[in-house]
Amino acid sequence: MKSAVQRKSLEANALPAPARRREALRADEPIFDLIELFFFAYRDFVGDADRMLENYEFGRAHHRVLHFVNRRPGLAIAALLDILKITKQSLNRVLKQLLEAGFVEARAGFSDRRQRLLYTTAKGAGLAQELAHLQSEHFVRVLNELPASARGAATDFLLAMIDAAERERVRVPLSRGGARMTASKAS
Amino acid sequence: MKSAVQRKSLEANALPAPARRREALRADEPIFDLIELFFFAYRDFVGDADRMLENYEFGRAHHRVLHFVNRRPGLAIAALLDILKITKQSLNRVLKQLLEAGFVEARAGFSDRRQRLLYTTAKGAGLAQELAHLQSEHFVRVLNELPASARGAATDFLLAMIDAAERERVRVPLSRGGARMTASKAS
DNA sequence: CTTATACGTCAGCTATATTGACATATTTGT
DNA sequence: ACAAATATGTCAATATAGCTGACGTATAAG
Repeated sequence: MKSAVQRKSLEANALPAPARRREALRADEPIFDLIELFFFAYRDFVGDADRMLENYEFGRAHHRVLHFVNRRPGLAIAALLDILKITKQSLNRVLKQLLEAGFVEARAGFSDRRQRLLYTTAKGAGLAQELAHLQSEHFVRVLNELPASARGAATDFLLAMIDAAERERVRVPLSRGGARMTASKAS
Repeated sequence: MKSAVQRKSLEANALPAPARRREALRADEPIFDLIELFFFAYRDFVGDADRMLENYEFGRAHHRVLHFVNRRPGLAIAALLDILKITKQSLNRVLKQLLEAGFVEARAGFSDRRQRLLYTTAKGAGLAQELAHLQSEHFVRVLNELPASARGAATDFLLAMIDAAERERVRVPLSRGGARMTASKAS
């Protein structure tokens, strides 16, 4: 079924191995397959969550906020803006809704009380978890139909696709990450 | 650098090989790394083109239309809608602008004159090419910092991420695909 | 000759983002 | 103590990209 397409790509890949040193790839001819696959893959990937979010009257923007707040408890507004790369006015609309609906809560920073550190509530964490689970299932389905090396390869590929300057920030400040955000400016 | 993330994923992946039959991966714990990497990677990938499009006063929507029309000369409206998964009203706004600005042109179908078959003009093809080249350079940069197998792996991964029902359609009707209506000129 | 199809268009609505200006609380530097 | 910088909130206007619904027109097909 899908093997046709897959086979094609695999063949294309199996080019004269030695010819590929460091000048392996030139951009003389556009890499249309990857361009289009990336578009379709992303669209279908976010589609899953989009459909679930409709039940809560939330959109993709809410999802992103909820996700990152959940992953980085104690995240400050400025840090969130920096991750999302949107303006505070844009953020405020969706954040306000999440706060009012009780999915996220804000506490004043301890060392700097101007800050509003964000945390998911139990309810918010639940939804974030549901969404992450849904998207994880998508990945699991995908990875299970690919060789075992696929996960590492996908991780490496996606990481390399991220602007070099951003890759640092991507490495999630797990657990107590956000709290020390106070010093974010300092570093 | 990236090894932290990478190592983690590779280890997780290196589970008792035999245990990975069909139950290889469970979704008990969300695959946060891939979820976030995919988000950031897509954002940075489309960012390149977005910046170039500003010079033409076009947005991402114009890009998509231009791209697919360029790739599938002779594409009919209905087929384009099916690819983009938007409504005709949404399409019409951007398509009209592309037509008026002379980047795309429409000719009546020969066998069915109700259809408007879309083609890029020389100007449109030029811009499409520029954009594709820009995005290809992104991929080339990425693939050149990864092992040779990365391209095949990325292709397979992205293809698998696409909804199964869609994968067929994705296999680009290259060259004479839907456009073998080359006769369009003739008749 | 009626119905179905391919497409265009008007009108109004929503979600997500933008810029610019201004307000308020708090921290910091002198 | 005070001025300036900072973190955040908010009001207003605007743009883009999508949506639904309703209706019109040309062409194809039964």
